[in-house]
Amino acid sequence: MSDQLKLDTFICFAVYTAGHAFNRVYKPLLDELGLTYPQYLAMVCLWEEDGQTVGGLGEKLFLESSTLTPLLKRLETAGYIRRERSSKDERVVLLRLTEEGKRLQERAETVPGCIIDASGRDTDQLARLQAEIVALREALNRSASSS
Amino acid sequence: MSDQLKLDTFICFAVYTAGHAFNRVYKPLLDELGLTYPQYLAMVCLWEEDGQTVGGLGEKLFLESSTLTPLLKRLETAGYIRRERSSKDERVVLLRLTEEGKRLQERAETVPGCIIDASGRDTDQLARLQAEIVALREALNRSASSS
DNA sequence: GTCATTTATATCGCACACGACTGATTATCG
DNA sequence: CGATAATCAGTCGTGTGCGATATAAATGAC
Repeated sequence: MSDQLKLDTFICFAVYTAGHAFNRVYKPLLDELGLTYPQYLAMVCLWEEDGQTVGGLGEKLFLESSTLTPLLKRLETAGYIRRERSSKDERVVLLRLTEEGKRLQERAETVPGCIIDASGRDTDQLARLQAEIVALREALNRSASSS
Repeated sequence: MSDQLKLDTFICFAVYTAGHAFNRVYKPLLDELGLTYPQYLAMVCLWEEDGQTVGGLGEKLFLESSTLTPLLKRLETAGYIRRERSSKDERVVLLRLTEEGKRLQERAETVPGCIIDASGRDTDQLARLQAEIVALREALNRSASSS
């Protein structure tokens, strides 16, 4: 072990701390919208497709219902979504944007640009790095599910 | 917006979900050691340098004392470390590995190899990707601290 | 059609993670 | 030297995250 700390060579640690760093950059931007970072991700997902189920959202965000249910209740309390049981299948809860939730999308439009600026990289570099990280994630998920 | 979900192009989301994926791979390995993933990172840091302060550890892990203090108390309860006030500066708490904590390092030696295997990448690829993610983290941290 | 199984969401307990604040100690400056 | 500021760890409140479990509804086997 040289003078370089071993921890600083762990890719998992780089990913872990980069996640925290993203959070710190997002925080002041999302505070304006009254959202936390995971809540923002859920809203982005619903802006893309309204009327999703809890399970469907969980698959896209890689989150369990035990994480999503309280988060979605907070979004409902905040007035951004409604949660209603499906009449076709009473087990299913459908997530619908309120008018206020839809309006929030416009206020959130400037956020991605701020993040790109903060990254200090151009969109090509980011897209390439993003693809590599996704590929790594997929490999890890395959490994975790097979063991 | 094409058929590709916008969320799936966010690099922050890739990092966020890759972090979760790492956690899932680590979980069964760390369960054997009686550690959580953040506890493991703290132990790695202490194996590299015994006798660090809470603040020093926090700088390396990018964590606040409000996160570390409860985590370190759990490591102390588990018998892996001792927490003792410095006699030179009574404000400071020094973290020292117990004999059991030192022995744990040997049992943890197989962990990094398992993670590399699960990533499906060779060490050169990982080192390159790791460096890119660290550079991104540094850019984000600079941006967050300047604003 | 009834019972067992599966599915979808929710609940609970535990462990992060951070911001705001507190208390104790040390450093600094007039 | 003494008031003030800075530093360090800890506490508290809020919000994730997950595993284990619960509950209700739908499905399947017979």
